[in-house]
Amino acid sequence: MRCVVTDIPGGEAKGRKAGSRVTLHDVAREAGVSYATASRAVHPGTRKVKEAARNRVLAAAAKLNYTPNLPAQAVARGSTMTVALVVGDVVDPYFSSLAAGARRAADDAGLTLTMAVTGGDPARELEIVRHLRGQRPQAIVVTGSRLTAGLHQDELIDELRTFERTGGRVVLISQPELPFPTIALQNRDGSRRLAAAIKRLGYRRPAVLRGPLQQRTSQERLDGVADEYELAPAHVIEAAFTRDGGYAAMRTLIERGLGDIDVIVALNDVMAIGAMSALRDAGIVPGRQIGVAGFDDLPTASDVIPTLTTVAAPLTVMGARAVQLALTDAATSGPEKVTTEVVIRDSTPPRPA
Amino acid sequence: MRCVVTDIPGGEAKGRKAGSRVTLHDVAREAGVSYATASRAVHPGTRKVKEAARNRVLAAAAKLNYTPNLPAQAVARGSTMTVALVVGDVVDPYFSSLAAGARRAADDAGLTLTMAVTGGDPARELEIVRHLRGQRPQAIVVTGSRLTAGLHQDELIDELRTFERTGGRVVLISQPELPFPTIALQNRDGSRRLAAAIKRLGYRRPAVLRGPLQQRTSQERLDGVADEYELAPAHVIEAAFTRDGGYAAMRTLIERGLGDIDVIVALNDVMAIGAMSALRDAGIVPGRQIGVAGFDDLPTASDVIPTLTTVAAPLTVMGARAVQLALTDAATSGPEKVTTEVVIRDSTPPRPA
DNA sequence: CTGTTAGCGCTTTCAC
DNA sequence: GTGAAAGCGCTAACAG
Repeated sequence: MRCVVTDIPGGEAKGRKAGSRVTLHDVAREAGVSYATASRAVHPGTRKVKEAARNRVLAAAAKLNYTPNLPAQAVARGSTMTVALVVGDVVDPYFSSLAAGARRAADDAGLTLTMAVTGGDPARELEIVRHLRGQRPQAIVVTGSRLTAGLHQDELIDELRTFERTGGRVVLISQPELPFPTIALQNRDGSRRLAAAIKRLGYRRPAVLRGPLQQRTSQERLDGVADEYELAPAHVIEAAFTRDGGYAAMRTLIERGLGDIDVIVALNDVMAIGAMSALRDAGIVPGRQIGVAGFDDLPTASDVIPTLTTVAAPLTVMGARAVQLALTDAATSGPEKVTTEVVIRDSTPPRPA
Repeated sequence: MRCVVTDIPGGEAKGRKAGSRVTLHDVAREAGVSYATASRAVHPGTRKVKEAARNRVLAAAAKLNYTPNLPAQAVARGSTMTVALVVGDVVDPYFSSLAAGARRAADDAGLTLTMAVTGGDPARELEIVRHLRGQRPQAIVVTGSRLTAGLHQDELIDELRTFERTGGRVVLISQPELPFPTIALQNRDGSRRLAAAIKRLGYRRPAVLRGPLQQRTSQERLDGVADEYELAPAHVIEAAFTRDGGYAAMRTLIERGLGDIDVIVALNDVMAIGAMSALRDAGIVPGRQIGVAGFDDLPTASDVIPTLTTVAAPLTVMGARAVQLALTDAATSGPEKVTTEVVIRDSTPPRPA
C-alpha cells in the first residue's frame, strides 16, 4: 500500500520517500545541529539552547513540515498529553454537554481529550476502560450511567484501580457510590425542590417516568420526588432513560388511563420531551390538561412547546470540573456535590384549586 | 508525584513498584517464554506459536492484568489503530449524529475513534489537524463547517496533503470543493425539492434564514431555494448557523416587519427551531400564521411543536460512510453524493389560496 | 550550551 | 516454533 513518489515537487535535494515521515533527526540534520539539541529546541520549556540554534531548528522544522510523533513521545516520556472521557452516547445532549465542558477544561490544560462511547453497555464500558488504560492517558473520566449493582461493577473498579496504581487519575461523574473522586449532582435535593415547587403550583397527583431500576441517577431523582409526594407504585413507570423511553412510558400510562394524574414528572428532559410527544399524539395538550416536568435543563428544554419546567444541572461545568479535579493532586475529599436549580416554565402553569 | 507502594496486597514475590506498569516483558517471564514469543502470543493473527505456550502467556497476561502499551505499539508499528474525526461542536446534533455514525464504523473496523472539536474556528481547525497528524492515526475525517474561501484554507489543504503523503487517508464531509475524497450531501437538490414542495402547498413568499456567507453548506442550500423562488435580498437573513443564530435572524425579520412573507425557510433545523421560538416570543404561532421549514431532520425536528417540515439528511450514515471510505483503498472517485428526502410535517400546513 | 547515548515498550526480521 | 537482537522516534541523563 505504500506508494513511492519519485520526487517531492519543489522538494529538497535529498529525495524523501513517500510514507517516510519527517523525524526529528531530519530536522536536526537540516538545521545542522545534533539530535538532542533539536529535541530541546522544539520544547518551549527548555531554556538551555542558544537563540540562534533554536531558530535554525524551528525554521528547519517549519520547512520540513515536521510534527512530533506523539506516540513516540509518549513511550519515551512514559505518559501522554491526553485525558480520556467515557460517555454513554454522543448524541444525547446530557453527555455531549458534559463532553463539551470536559473538552474545554482539557484544552485549557493543554491536553487532548479523547472520547469513548459505551452505548450504555456495562460490558462494553469495561472493555473500553481496559483499552483506554493501554492508551496511557493522564486521567480517565467516566460518566457512564453506572448501575447501582451491575455485574461488571467489581471488574470495572478493579480496572480503574490498577489504572490509578500505575499513576493514572480517575474521576467519576454522578456515581458517588464508587471509591473514586466524583463529581455528583444533587439529584435528590434537586428533584425534591422541583416536587415542592410543583406542589406549590397546585399539582396533587404526579406520575413519575423513571429510568431503569438500577440506574443510580434515576433512583436518586425518584427519591427526591417521593420526599414530597406519596407515590403510588402504579404511578411510577420505568422505561429507558431516553426520549423514546419517555414516549413509551407515557403511552403505557395513557393506555392504562390517566385517572386523576395532573402532572407528569419525567426524571430527565429527554424523557419529558418524549412524553410530551406521546401526550400530543393522544390528543392531550401538555401544559393545559396536564403538567409536565423534566430534569437537566438541556438547551432544548426552552425551545419545546410548552417550554419545559425542569431542574437545571450545570452539565458543562461538571464536565470541566471533572477533568480539573483529575488534573489536580488534591486528596480525594469525597464526592464533590454540584447544586441544581429549579426552573419553572410553561409546562406547569399554576393549577386552579 | 510517583508514590511508591510498599507491596501489592496479595501481590507476587517480586514486589512491583507502583507506577511501574506491567510490560510484555513481565508477562513473558511469568509465562516462562521469550519476549518475542509473548508478543506473538498476544496477537491473534500469529499462528506461529504452540497452543500450550500461547495459553500460558495469555494466562500470565490475565493474571498480571496486562494491557499492551498502545503508544509503544504505535511507534514500533509505525501506525496506530485509530481514526480521527474533526467536528465543529460536540453539542450540535448535526455533528454528534455524524460522530455517532463515524464511531460505529470505526468500531466495526476494530479501530478507535478520537474526536477533536474546532468550535468552528478555522485557525483552531488547522492547529488540530496538525496535532492530529502527530497522533499518526490511520485516517483523518474532517467535517468542519469549511468555508468556501477561508484564509486558512490553503494551509489546511497543505497539512492534509502531507498527511496523505505520509500514508494517512483523508476524507471530508460536506466540503466537495476540496481536493480530497468527500462525502457530500445533495444540499442544493434537497432544498430545491423542499422549496418545490412548499410551493405546492401554496406558499408564495419565503424568507430564508441562512448561515454565514462563506459557508458552503449554507450557500448550496440557499441556491436550491433560489432555484424555485425569486428571492428578494431583503428576504435572506444571514446569521450564525446555530439555534441562537436562527432566533436572532428571525427577530431581525420581525422587527423589520414580516410584510407578505408566508413561510420561513431556515437552512438548518437548529436555526428553524430558534426561529420558531422567536416567532412564538413575538406572539406569532409558527405553522398557523406563518410556515416554517428546516433542513437536516434532526431527532428533535419531530418533537418540536409544530413538528418541523425539513429535509432528511442521513447523518449517521454519512459519518459511517466517511470512515469506511477512509479505510478503503478505493481510488478517489470524486465526491460521493448522499441523497436527501423532503419530510413535510405540521409546520407547513397547506395554505388556502 | 551541545553532543552522545542509553533507554521507553513493542514489533519484526533473521537465525536456530 | 522459538529466541536474540535490531530498530521505531523520541526523551533525558550524562559527559564535555
